[in-house]
Amino acid sequence: MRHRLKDVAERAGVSVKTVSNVVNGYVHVRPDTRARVEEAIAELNYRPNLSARHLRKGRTGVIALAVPELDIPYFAELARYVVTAAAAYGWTVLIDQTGGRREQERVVASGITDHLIDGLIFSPLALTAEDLAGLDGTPMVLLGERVEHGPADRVVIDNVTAAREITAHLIQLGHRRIAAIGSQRTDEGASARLRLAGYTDALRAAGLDYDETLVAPASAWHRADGAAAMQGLLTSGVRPDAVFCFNDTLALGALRALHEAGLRVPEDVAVVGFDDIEDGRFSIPTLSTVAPDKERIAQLAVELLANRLDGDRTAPAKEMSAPYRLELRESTQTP
Amino acid sequence: MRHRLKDVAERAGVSVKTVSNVVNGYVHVRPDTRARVEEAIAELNYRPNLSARHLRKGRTGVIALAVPELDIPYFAELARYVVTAAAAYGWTVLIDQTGGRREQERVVASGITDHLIDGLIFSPLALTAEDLAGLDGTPMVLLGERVEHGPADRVVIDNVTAAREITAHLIQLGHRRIAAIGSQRTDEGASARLRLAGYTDALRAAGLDYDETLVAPASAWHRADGAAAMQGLLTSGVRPDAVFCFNDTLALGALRALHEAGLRVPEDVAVVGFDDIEDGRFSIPTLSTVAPDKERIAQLAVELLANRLDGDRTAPAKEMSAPYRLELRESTQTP
DNA sequence: AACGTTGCCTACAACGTTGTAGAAACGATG
DNA sequence: CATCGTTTCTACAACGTTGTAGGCAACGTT
Repeated sequence: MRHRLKDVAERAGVSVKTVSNVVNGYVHVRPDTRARVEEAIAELNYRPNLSARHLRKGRTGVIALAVPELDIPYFAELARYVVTAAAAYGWTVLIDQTGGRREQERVVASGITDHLIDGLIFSPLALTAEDLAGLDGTPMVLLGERVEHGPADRVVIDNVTAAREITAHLIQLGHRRIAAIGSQRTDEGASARLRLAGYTDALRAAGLDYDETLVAPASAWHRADGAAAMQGLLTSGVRPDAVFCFNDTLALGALRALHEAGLRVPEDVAVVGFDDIEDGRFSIPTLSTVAPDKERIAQLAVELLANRLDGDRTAPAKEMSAPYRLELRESTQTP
Repeated sequence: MRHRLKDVAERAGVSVKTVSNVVNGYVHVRPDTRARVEEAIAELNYRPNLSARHLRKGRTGVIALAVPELDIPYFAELARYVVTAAAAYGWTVLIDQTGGRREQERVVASGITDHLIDGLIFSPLALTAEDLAGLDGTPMVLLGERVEHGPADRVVIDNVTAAREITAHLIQLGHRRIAAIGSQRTDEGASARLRLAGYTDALRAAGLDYDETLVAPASAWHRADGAAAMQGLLTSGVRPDAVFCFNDTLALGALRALHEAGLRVPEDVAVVGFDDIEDGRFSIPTLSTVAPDKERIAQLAVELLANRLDGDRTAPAKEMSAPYRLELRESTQTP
């Protein structure tokens, strides 16, 4: 039922290689020969066998995207843009979930890597630079700040500045007791560390004291963690007049907890998040947030990978920065 | 840098095939030979070339999941479960976005299919049974009701009954003017048609009139469409006391529109959705909804695919039904 | 007329793997 | 000791593709 070059060749009365040449757009084929071959291809509904092609050429046309979890809206939205950007290069995207677990991330970084894909776009949570050292060959682009000091190309946004700006926005609105939700002690919290740094920068610049009781940790950054952290802050008696959540799902959880506590947003407590996920544009109230340009992040990642594939694989790692902007919505409005 | 069976064989002093036998767990290999080979494999950090293996065996160990959009929470959550379920079979999942466009869906159904993947789990929006007829070979499992009359295995939930039950819940709470958001005229709206049927069933069973002005169409089922449809209902002067949205994102948009119109949920208008996405568990108010068992759907789909791969490919198409339950939350509570 | 150039095409080998067939070594059996 | 079956291993071919080398016309140039 499935046909090979050989079948097409026999039907068109040419050699196998000539059919291959037609399929690959090689120039020196007489128009009538080309037409005959194309006709045979159409009649047999021939499709190249990608595995065989890859075996021969050393390229699969498939890249992988590895993210912690697909049902975290930020990663889902990012995945969408990566798939779209990759399509422009004729690539298919294979998506892997690591669960943010180091073991699984190592498997992805080394295992999947082999022979099945041309390159990897990787958003690690737990991986260390050592895990990546000594990986043989497959080009990789890292997303985010987890792994530093360039074992591979990387796309980042300026987390510190972005966090400082959104905190400064709260200060400028007159808030003075600004809580932060999402801090992490472990090494894994690279984004948390940078966003916390931006937060303290902004406080310092405004002459406000850093109050440790206002900073709530959150091991994961899901809605439930945000709700729990907010409840914790409220019951512990510290009374913030604003909250900077280190991502949007935390913020949506915090909104929920504030609602349950009978506090109004933004009148009693202002809330900001980070990531600009779709939910935050329709939540009640809508959520002010830092909006990284996810489409650009995806484009840059795919571009870096393309350059690495076609160009010098031993060139020093490049780091590209994607833009962001502040999206100010109801959760920080003073009505 | 990258090694082949041949390299391992030379190092271990055996034939290539013996190494292959060790790698594949063939029984008749002397323990000391096996040990020598395994040592060589470890030393060289050998990994099989999957393309070559596939070329030889006709299997890739990769299945594809094709969904309309990844950043629709329902599909993202589903994708997560599919990836997990597939991992249990040792499969990697390649994810494709079709955008719900028929042309792209046809490409996925016929093109991707060829040689790169062993099977396909497909959630089509626009595809017709004719598009699928005459596809050569690659086993496929369809999700949802879009394509009927079995050209392929299928996993569904009982949309009509589920819709009837959630509507009956609204009626039982005392609501009488129940709107529906998400109807679709085009052929593409198979789910819409079935959910609408459940809705009218429930009305009829309760002796309520079907009022066409209470049924709002929505071409796509995003938050923005739900908000627009709700606004449309409100400004057109029909005053529903409850709304059944055909999915959760529509419902979240409707919640937002009701909020902007100054109406309280559930006091003034009760709202229910369909899908049980994570957002609805933290929205304000939390959303009552039909919760399909997504994990089970994913498992059934992967299982059907596995059976099809190992078993009779010409056996008649099977249809499996996944369970669901009603999740009753704040948006329908009478406080 | 001899020669090089170009256009078009073919034959062959190779990519790395595994199935098949069968050889060699070994122990058990008559 | 001859025979047989089992275990262990090897040589070879094949999966479908493309790169390389080369052949044969047709053409223009010396």
